[in-house]
Amino acid sequence: MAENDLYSVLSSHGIRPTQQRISVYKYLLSHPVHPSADTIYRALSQEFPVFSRTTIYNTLNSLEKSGLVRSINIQHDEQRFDTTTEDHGHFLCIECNEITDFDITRGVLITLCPQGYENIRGDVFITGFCPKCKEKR
Amino acid sequence: MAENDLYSVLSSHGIRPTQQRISVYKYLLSHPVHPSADTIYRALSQEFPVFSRTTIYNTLNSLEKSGLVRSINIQHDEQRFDTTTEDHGHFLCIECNEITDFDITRGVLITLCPQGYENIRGDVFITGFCPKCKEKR
DNA sequence: ATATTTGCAAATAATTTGCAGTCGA
DNA sequence: TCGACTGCAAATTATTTGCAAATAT
Repeated sequence: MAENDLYSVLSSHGIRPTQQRISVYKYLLSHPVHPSADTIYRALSQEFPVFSRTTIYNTLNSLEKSGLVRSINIQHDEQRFDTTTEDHGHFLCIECNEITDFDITRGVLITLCPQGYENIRGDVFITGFCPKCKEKR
Repeated sequence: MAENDLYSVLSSHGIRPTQQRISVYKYLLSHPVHPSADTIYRALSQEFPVFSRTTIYNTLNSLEKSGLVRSINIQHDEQRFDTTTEDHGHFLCIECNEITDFDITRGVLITLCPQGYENIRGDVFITGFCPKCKEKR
Protein backbone atom coordinates (compact mmCIF):
# COMPACT_ATOMS: atom_id res chain seq x y z
CA MET A 1 0.00 0.00 0.00
CA ALA A 2 1.34 3.44 -0.89
CA GLU A 3 2.14 6.00 1.77
CA ASN A 4 -0.81 8.06 0.53
CA ASP A 5 -3.30 5.29 0.99
CA LEU A 6 -2.06 4.60 4.50
CA TYR A 7 -2.50 8.25 5.18
CA SER A 8 -6.14 8.21 4.18
CA VAL A 9 -6.87 4.89 5.88
CA LEU A 10 -5.70 6.37 9.15
CA SER A 11 -7.55 9.64 8.62
CA SER A 12 -10.77 7.93 7.76
CA HIS A 13 -10.51 6.01 11.02
CA GLY A 14 -10.16 9.19 13.03
CA ILE A 15 -6.44 8.80 13.61
CA ARG A 16 -4.24 11.77 12.86
CA PRO A 17 -1.74 10.34 10.40
CA THR A 18 1.66 11.26 11.77
CA GLN A 19 4.91 9.84 10.40
CA GLN A 20 5.23 7.55 13.39
CA ARG A 21 1.75 6.15 13.09
CA ILE A 22 2.09 5.60 9.39
CA SER A 23 5.31 3.68 9.82
CA VAL A 24 3.96 1.50 12.62
CA TYR A 25 0.91 0.62 10.59
CA LYS A 26 3.00 0.09 7.46
CA TYR A 27 5.33 -2.18 9.39
CA LEU A 28 2.43 -4.27 10.63
CA LEU A 29 0.98 -4.60 7.15
CA SER A 30 4.29 -5.62 5.59
CA HIS A 31 5.28 -8.02 8.38
CA PRO A 32 2.24 -10.22 8.92
CA VAL A 33 3.94 -12.34 11.56
CA HIS A 34 2.16 -10.78 14.53
CA PRO A 35 5.08 -8.79 15.89
CA SER A 36 5.25 -7.64 19.49
CA ALA A 37 5.56 -4.00 20.50
CA ASP A 38 9.22 -4.57 21.17
CA THR A 39 9.86 -6.16 17.79
CA ILE A 40 8.28 -3.17 16.10
CA TYR A 41 10.30 -0.86 18.29
CA ARG A 42 13.60 -2.50 17.44
CA ALA A 43 12.84 -2.56 13.74
CA LEU A 44 11.68 1.02 13.48
CA SER A 45 14.31 2.57 15.71
CA GLN A 46 16.91 1.42 13.19
CA GLU A 47 15.15 3.23 10.42
CA PHE A 48 14.27 6.29 12.46
CA PRO A 49 16.77 6.93 15.22
CA VAL A 50 14.23 8.69 17.40
CA PHE A 51 11.20 6.57 18.02
CA SER A 52 10.09 5.92 21.53
CA ARG A 53 8.41 2.86 22.93
CA THR A 54 5.73 5.14 24.30
CA THR A 55 4.78 6.09 20.78
CA ILE A 56 4.63 2.47 19.69
CA TYR A 57 2.28 1.69 22.54
CA ASN A 58 0.20 4.80 21.97
CA THR A 59 -0.07 4.03 18.29
CA LEU A 60 -0.96 0.40 18.78
CA ASN A 61 -3.63 1.38 21.27
CA SER A 62 -5.14 3.94 18.92
CA LEU A 63 -5.05 1.52 16.01
CA GLU A 64 -6.72 -1.13 18.11
CA LYS A 65 -9.39 1.23 19.37
CA SER A 66 -10.18 2.29 15.82
CA GLY A 67 -10.46 -1.31 14.71
CA LEU A 68 -7.46 -1.30 12.37
CA VAL A 69 -5.44 -3.77 14.39
CA ARG A 70 -6.20 -6.49 16.83
CA SER A 71 -4.14 -7.56 19.80
CA ILE A 72 -3.47 -11.21 20.46
CA ASN A 73 -2.97 -12.53 23.99
CA ILE A 74 -1.88 -16.01 23.08
CA GLN A 75 1.10 -15.67 25.44
CA HIS A 76 0.87 -14.11 28.87
CA ASP A 77 4.19 -12.34 28.70
CA GLU A 78 3.63 -10.11 25.70
CA GLN A 79 0.95 -8.90 23.36
CA ARG A 80 1.21 -9.52 19.65
CA PHE A 81 -0.47 -7.46 16.97
CA ASP A 82 -2.36 -8.32 13.84
CA THR A 83 -3.81 -6.28 11.01
CA THR A 84 -6.34 -8.95 10.13
CA THR A 85 -9.30 -7.85 12.15
CA GLU A 86 -11.94 -10.19 10.86
CA ASP A 87 -12.36 -13.29 12.99
CA HIS A 88 -9.79 -15.99 12.44
CA GLY A 89 -7.77 -18.41 14.49
CA HIS A 90 -4.17 -18.22 15.69
CA PHE A 91 -1.65 -20.99 15.96
CA LEU A 92 1.42 -20.53 18.16
CA CYS A 93 4.35 -22.87 17.59
CA ILE A 94 6.10 -23.56 20.90
CA GLU A 95 9.30 -24.38 19.04
CA CYS A 96 9.83 -21.45 16.68
CA ASN A 97 7.47 -19.05 18.44
CA GLU A 98 5.78 -18.06 15.19
CA ILE A 99 2.11 -17.27 15.09
CA THR A 100 0.16 -18.20 11.99
CA ASP A 101 -3.40 -17.40 11.08
CA PHE A 102 -5.97 -19.95 10.14
CA ASP A 103 -9.50 -19.65 8.93
CA ILE A 104 -12.44 -19.81 11.21
CA THR A 105 -15.73 -18.39 10.21
CA ARG A 106 -17.72 -15.99 12.30
CA GLY A 107 -20.54 -18.51 12.01
CA VAL A 108 -18.56 -21.15 13.84
CA LEU A 109 -17.56 -18.67 16.53
CA ILE A 110 -21.17 -17.76 17.09
CA THR A 111 -22.08 -21.42 17.45
CA LEU A 112 -19.45 -21.77 20.16
CA CYS A 113 -20.72 -18.85 22.23
CA PRO A 114 -23.08 -20.00 24.98
CA GLN A 115 -26.73 -18.94 25.04
CA GLY A 116 -27.52 -15.62 26.68
CA TYR A 117 -24.00 -14.25 26.39
CA GLU A 118 -23.24 -11.37 24.06
CA ASN A 119 -20.22 -12.12 21.93
CA ILE A 120 -18.14 -9.02 21.21
CA ARG A 121 -14.98 -10.75 20.25
CA GLY A 122 -13.86 -14.32 19.91
CA ASP A 123 -10.42 -15.85 19.80
CA VAL A 124 -9.34 -19.35 19.03
CA PHE A 125 -5.77 -20.05 20.05
CA ILE A 126 -4.09 -23.32 19.31
CA THR A 127 -0.64 -24.06 20.66
CA GLY A 128 1.63 -26.84 19.48
CA PHE A 129 4.07 -27.59 16.69
CA CYS A 130 3.91 -26.09 13.23
CA PRO A 131 4.51 -28.41 10.27
CA LYS A 132 8.17 -27.36 9.93
CA CYS A 133 9.05 -27.90 13.58
CA LYS A 134 6.98 -31.05 13.82
CA GLU A 135 9.10 -32.61 11.11
CA LYS A 136 12.41 -31.65 12.70
CA ARG A 137 11.72 -33.51 15.95
CA MET B 1 -12.68 -32.63 48.94
CA ALA B 2 -11.13 -33.57 52.25
CA GLU B 3 -7.63 -32.46 53.20
CA ASN B 4 -6.52 -36.08 52.97
CA ASP B 5 -7.67 -36.50 49.42
CA LEU B 6 -5.98 -33.29 48.33
CA TYR B 7 -2.86 -34.62 49.94
CA SER B 8 -2.91 -37.78 47.87
CA VAL B 9 -3.92 -36.01 44.66
CA LEU B 10 -0.84 -33.84 44.95
CA SER B 11 1.42 -36.76 45.88
CA SER B 12 0.21 -38.87 43.03
CA HIS B 13 1.08 -36.03 40.67
CA GLY B 14 4.61 -35.83 41.94
CA ILE B 15 4.06 -32.72 44.00
CA ARG B 16 5.25 -32.75 47.56
CA PRO B 17 2.08 -31.87 49.49
CA THR B 18 3.00 -28.98 51.73
CA GLN B 19 0.47 -26.92 53.67
CA GLN B 20 0.88 -24.04 51.25
CA ARG B 21 0.33 -26.13 48.16
CA ILE B 22 -2.67 -27.85 49.64
CA SER B 23 -4.31 -24.57 50.49
CA VAL B 24 -3.66 -23.05 47.08
CA TYR B 25 -5.11 -26.06 45.35
CA LYS B 26 -8.03 -26.19 47.77
CA TYR B 27 -8.70 -22.52 47.15
CA LEU B 28 -8.76 -23.06 43.41
CA LEU B 29 -11.13 -26.00 43.73
CA SER B 30 -13.52 -24.16 46.01
CA HIS B 31 -13.47 -20.89 44.06
CA PRO B 32 -14.08 -21.89 40.46
CA VAL B 33 -14.04 -18.31 39.20
CA HIS B 34 -10.57 -18.45 37.68
CA PRO B 35 -8.77 -16.34 40.27
CA SER B 36 -5.52 -14.59 39.54
CA ALA B 37 -2.33 -15.20 41.51
CA ASP B 38 -2.93 -11.97 43.36
CA THR B 39 -6.51 -12.85 44.26
CA ILE B 40 -5.31 -16.12 45.71
CA TYR B 41 -2.54 -14.31 47.53
CA ARG B 42 -4.88 -11.80 49.12
CA ALA B 43 -7.36 -14.47 50.16
CA LEU B 44 -4.82 -16.85 51.64
CA SER B 45 -2.69 -14.28 53.40
CA GLN B 46 -5.73 -13.43 55.52
CA GLU B 47 -6.06 -17.01 56.61
CA PHE B 48 -2.33 -17.64 56.98
CA PRO B 49 -0.41 -14.52 57.91
CA VAL B 50 2.80 -15.75 56.28
CA PHE B 51 2.28 -16.70 52.68
CA SER B 52 4.43 -15.16 50.08
CA ARG B 53 3.59 -14.36 46.50
CA THR B 54 6.61 -16.37 45.48
CA THR B 55 5.03 -19.47 46.92
CA ILE B 56 1.79 -18.82 45.09
CA TYR B 57 3.63 -18.52 41.81
CA ASN B 58 5.81 -21.55 42.52
CA THR B 59 2.78 -23.60 43.44
CA LEU B 60 0.73 -22.55 40.44
CA ASN B 61 3.64 -23.38 38.17
CA SER B 62 4.08 -26.82 39.71
CA LEU B 63 0.38 -27.49 39.54
CA GLU B 64 0.29 -26.45 35.92
CA LYS B 65 3.30 -28.53 35.01
CA SER B 66 1.74 -31.57 36.62
CA GLY B 67 -1.50 -31.02 34.74
CA LEU B 68 -3.66 -30.25 37.76
CA VAL B 69 -4.36 -26.67 36.78
CA ARG B 70 -4.44 -24.72 33.60
CA SER B 71 -3.52 -21.10 33.09
CA ILE B 72 -5.73 -18.82 31.08
CA ASN B 73 -4.33 -15.86 29.14
CA ILE B 74 -7.61 -14.27 28.20
CA GLN B 75 -6.29 -10.89 29.39
CA HIS B 76 -2.80 -9.67 28.68
CA ASP B 77 -2.24 -8.14 32.07
CA GLU B 78 -2.65 -11.17 34.29
CA GLN B 79 -2.94 -14.91 34.20
CA ARG B 80 -5.97 -16.63 35.60
CA PHE B 81 -6.09 -20.20 36.84
CA ASP B 82 -8.50 -23.02 36.38
CA THR B 83 -8.76 -26.51 37.83
CA THR B 84 -10.73 -27.79 34.87
CA THR B 85 -8.00 -29.11 32.65
CA GLU B 86 -10.04 -30.80 29.97
CA ASP B 87 -10.67 -28.62 26.94
CA HIS B 88 -13.46 -26.11 27.33
CA GLY B 89 -14.16 -22.52 26.41
CA HIS B 90 -13.84 -19.35 28.48
CA PHE B 91 -16.07 -16.34 28.46
CA LEU B 92 -14.80 -13.04 29.90
CA CYS B 93 -17.36 -10.38 30.75
CA ILE B 94 -15.90 -6.94 30.13
CA GLU B 95 -18.33 -5.46 32.61
CA CYS B 96 -17.98 -7.60 35.72
CA ASN B 97 -14.64 -9.17 34.76
CA GLU B 98 -15.86 -12.67 35.59
CA ILE B 99 -14.70 -15.64 33.61
CA THR B 100 -17.13 -18.48 33.05
CA ASP B 101 -16.55 -21.85 31.46
CA PHE B 102 -18.55 -23.23 28.61
CA ASP B 103 -18.51 -26.56 26.89
CA ILE B 104 -16.54 -27.22 23.82
CA THR B 105 -15.64 -30.70 22.84
CA ARG B 106 -12.15 -31.82 21.99
CA GLY B 107 -13.63 -32.99 18.71
CA VAL B 108 -14.60 -29.48 17.71
CA LEU B 109 -11.19 -28.15 18.69
CA ILE B 110 -9.51 -30.75 16.52
CA THR B 111 -11.68 -29.76 13.60
CA LEU B 112 -10.57 -26.16 14.01
CA CYS B 113 -6.86 -26.97 13.98
CA PRO B 114 -5.37 -26.57 10.51
CA GLN B 115 -3.92 -29.52 8.62
CA GLY B 116 -0.30 -30.41 9.33
CA TYR B 117 -0.17 -28.63 12.68
CA GLU B 118 0.12 -30.58 15.90
CA ASN B 119 -2.41 -29.41 18.43
CA ILE B 120 -1.05 -29.57 21.98
CA ARG B 121 -3.50 -27.23 23.55
CA GLY B 122 -6.49 -25.27 22.35
CA ASP B 123 -8.24 -22.28 23.85
CA VAL B 124 -11.44 -20.61 22.86
CA PHE B 125 -11.87 -17.20 24.44
CA ILE B 126 -15.00 -15.18 23.98
CA THR B 127 -15.23 -11.65 25.32
CA GLY B 128 -18.41 -9.67 25.74
CA PHE B 129 -21.26 -9.29 28.17
CA CYS B 130 -22.54 -12.02 30.43
CA PRO B 131 -26.31 -12.45 30.76
CA LYS B 132 -26.46 -10.49 34.02
CA CYS B 133 -24.52 -7.49 32.73
CA LYS B 134 -26.23 -7.59 29.36
CA GLU B 135 -29.56 -7.09 31.08
CA LYS B 136 -28.37 -4.17 33.22
CA ARG B 137 -27.38 -2.01 30.27
C1' DA C 1 19.64 -36.81 56.61
C1' DT C 2 18.95 -34.47 52.77
C1' DA C 3 16.69 -32.82 48.98
C1' DT C 4 12.94 -29.82 48.34
C1' DT C 5 10.30 -25.86 49.52
C1' DT C 6 9.56 -21.39 51.53
C1' DG C 7 9.76 -16.43 51.75
C1' DC C 8 12.12 -12.30 51.70
C1' DA C 9 14.22 -8.83 48.91
C1' DA C 10 15.89 -7.63 44.67
C1' DA C 11 15.70 -8.17 39.61
C1' DT C 12 13.16 -8.32 35.14
C1' DA C 13 10.11 -7.16 31.77
C1' DA C 14 5.94 -5.31 29.72
C1' DT C 15 3.17 -1.56 29.80
C1' DT C 16 1.41 2.98 31.51
C1' DT C 17 1.67 7.73 33.03
C1' DG C 18 3.12 12.76 33.76
C1' DC C 19 4.52 16.37 31.47
C1' DA C 20 7.13 19.73 28.62
C1' DG C 21 8.12 20.49 24.05
C1' DT C 22 6.67 19.71 19.15
C1' DC C 23 3.85 19.08 15.21
C1' DG C 24 -0.12 18.86 12.02
C1' DA C 25 -4.66 20.73 10.42
C1' DT D 1 -3.05 29.12 16.61
C1' DC D 2 -4.45 25.17 19.31
C1' DG D 3 -5.39 20.83 20.51
C1' DA D 4 -3.40 16.45 19.66
C1' DC D 5 0.96 13.82 19.48
C1' DT D 6 5.72 12.64 20.83
C1' DG D 7 9.33 11.14 23.72
C1' DC D 8 11.86 11.13 27.78
C1' DA D 9 12.06 9.56 32.44
C1' DA D 10 9.79 7.71 36.14
C1' DA D 11 6.02 4.79 37.91
C1' DT D 12 3.35 0.65 37.98
C1' DT D 13 2.37 -4.14 37.67
C1' DA D 14 2.97 -9.05 36.93
C1' DT D 15 6.23 -12.39 37.31
C1' DT D 16 10.93 -14.42 38.15
C1' DT D 17 15.23 -15.22 40.60
C1' DG D 18 18.99 -15.75 44.30
C1' DC D 19 19.67 -17.44 48.47
C1' DA D 20 19.48 -18.60 53.53
C1' DA D 21 16.40 -20.70 56.69
C1' DA D 22 12.67 -24.03 57.34
C1' DT D 23 10.37 -28.36 56.29
C1' DA D 24 8.79 -32.96 54.55
C1' DT D 25 9.89 -37.68 53.77
